[in-house]
Amino acid sequence: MRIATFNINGVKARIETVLGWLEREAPDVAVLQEIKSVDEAFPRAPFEDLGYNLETHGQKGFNGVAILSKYPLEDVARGLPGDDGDDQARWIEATVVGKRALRICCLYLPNGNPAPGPKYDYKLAWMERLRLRAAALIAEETPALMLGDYNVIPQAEDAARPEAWETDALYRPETRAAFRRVLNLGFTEAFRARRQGGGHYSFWDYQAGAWNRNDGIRIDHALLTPQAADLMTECWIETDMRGREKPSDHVPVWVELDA
DNA sequence: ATGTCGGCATTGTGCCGA
Repeated sequence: MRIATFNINGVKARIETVLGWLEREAPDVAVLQEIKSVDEAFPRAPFEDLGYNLETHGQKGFNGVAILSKYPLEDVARGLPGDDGDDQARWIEATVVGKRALRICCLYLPNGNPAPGPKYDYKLAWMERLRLRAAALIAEETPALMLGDYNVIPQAEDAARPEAWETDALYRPETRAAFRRVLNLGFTEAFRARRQGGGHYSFWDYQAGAWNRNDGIRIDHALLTPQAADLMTECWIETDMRGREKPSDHVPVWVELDA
């Protein structure tokens, strides 16, 4: 089972890029962020024509998440629990039933800039709600994965120029501590379980020639419960997607499981 | 180097979010 997370930066703007990627790479499961579409306007047909079941949780203009799966999707839940007043579409989860059942959570964690300020407060509050949902997943003692755009640079080695991010909401000490509080519940950060050291990025800004200068950051992550980590055989970043035609500013991150 | 995009409100372009 190969699962990919990909912040596509708009399904309407990226439709050909994403469909070409799905056709070429054929992930069993793909979780998408920033679909920037309401559910009724999501172009379902071309995805279904490629053999994908599809569950979306969108809103107008911004945010929005989706799960695509070649296997049936069961017990779909939309929205991160813990704040009934939060109407931002940043969380969807479902069970994928292949050789065995996997709980798949797709998340688009708030950016939080400028920090400090109300947007940063929202980010930290969202991360505390994430911790509570994550603790419940750990308690279930079953294979579960939380994949997505975390908008968190975990360590200095995850940025080409860490000094440039020191006051940014993606790298502030409080952000990294909140990310560690989730990890420390017992999750495996899939990429770091397979690869050490710097120079591995998942996002390059459209501005200032960031891609050409390899001025990237690693902010798209997959966190696995112990039972999911037991099944993991590989994790990698599909870097070359950033150099293709009409790229997103993010690239896919892949997890392979013996499941 | 505040250097790029996508989407919205809106019909030409400025604003927001990233």
